[in-house]
Amino acid sequence: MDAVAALAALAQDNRLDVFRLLVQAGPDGMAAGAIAEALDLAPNTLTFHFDRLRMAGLATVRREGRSMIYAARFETMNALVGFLTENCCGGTACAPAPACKPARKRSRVPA
Amino acid sequence: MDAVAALAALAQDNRLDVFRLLVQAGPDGMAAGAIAEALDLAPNTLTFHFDRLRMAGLATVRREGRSMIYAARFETMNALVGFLTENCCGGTACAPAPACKPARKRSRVPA
DNA sequence: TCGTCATTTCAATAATCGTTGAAATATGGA
DNA sequence: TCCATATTTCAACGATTATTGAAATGACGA
Repeated sequence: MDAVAALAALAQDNRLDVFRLLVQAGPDGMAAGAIAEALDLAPNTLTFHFDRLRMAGLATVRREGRSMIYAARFETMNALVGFLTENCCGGTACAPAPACKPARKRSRVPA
Repeated sequence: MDAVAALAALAQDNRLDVFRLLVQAGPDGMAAGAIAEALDLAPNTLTFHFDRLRMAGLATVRREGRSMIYAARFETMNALVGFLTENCCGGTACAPAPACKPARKRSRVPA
């Protein structure tokens, strides 16, 4: 993982919003059009931001009919948080890195 | 804390290196000149990067004699990691955010 | 006061960024 | 096949970025 690339990908308002939406959408992802509508962004602008997220390893695409479905890559985000956690504590993690998983529909919430 | 500003501040090779060095240096900080030498960066370039880190709340300065001593602001880094942890897990933290503290000279390491 | 060390300020530059509008491409349905 | 939908590609633009060199500022010691 390239930490600087991942940080740069998230260091922009619209792109951070897009990624947050993707995280909320979970592993099934979300159609480009739906994201464009949710965030009120022009589709071509969105393509530009998707490219950045993908190049940083933070998102994937697949085609589904006419739609392009984008999904968050949680493992990359996980690695990024791990990197930052290690580097914010002087080279030694101050706590085990939290495991970031796709939001699951939890029927049972662990205490 | 402005997450985008903090992300942008760290999303650059030299600046990330500077911040990592500051984290290693701990709360006492490090003189600008020492950082310039350690990372082989021009002093004026460094001033530019320090400004970014400071504006993002990731560093502080104080004068000590002729030297300017820069230090990492751990609380901001902490908040950033917290923000990312929450946002990488679909709005709910998947684990308590790790407390990132200045590297301490630990005489006793907790089990 | 003078010189030197440590750092900042300023102006200039090339490179990258985010957005726009227009045109192209791909898919599915009538 | 023709049309509409969904998204991408492309060229252009102003804005921001990181770096450089030269000059300025501030602090200390002789």
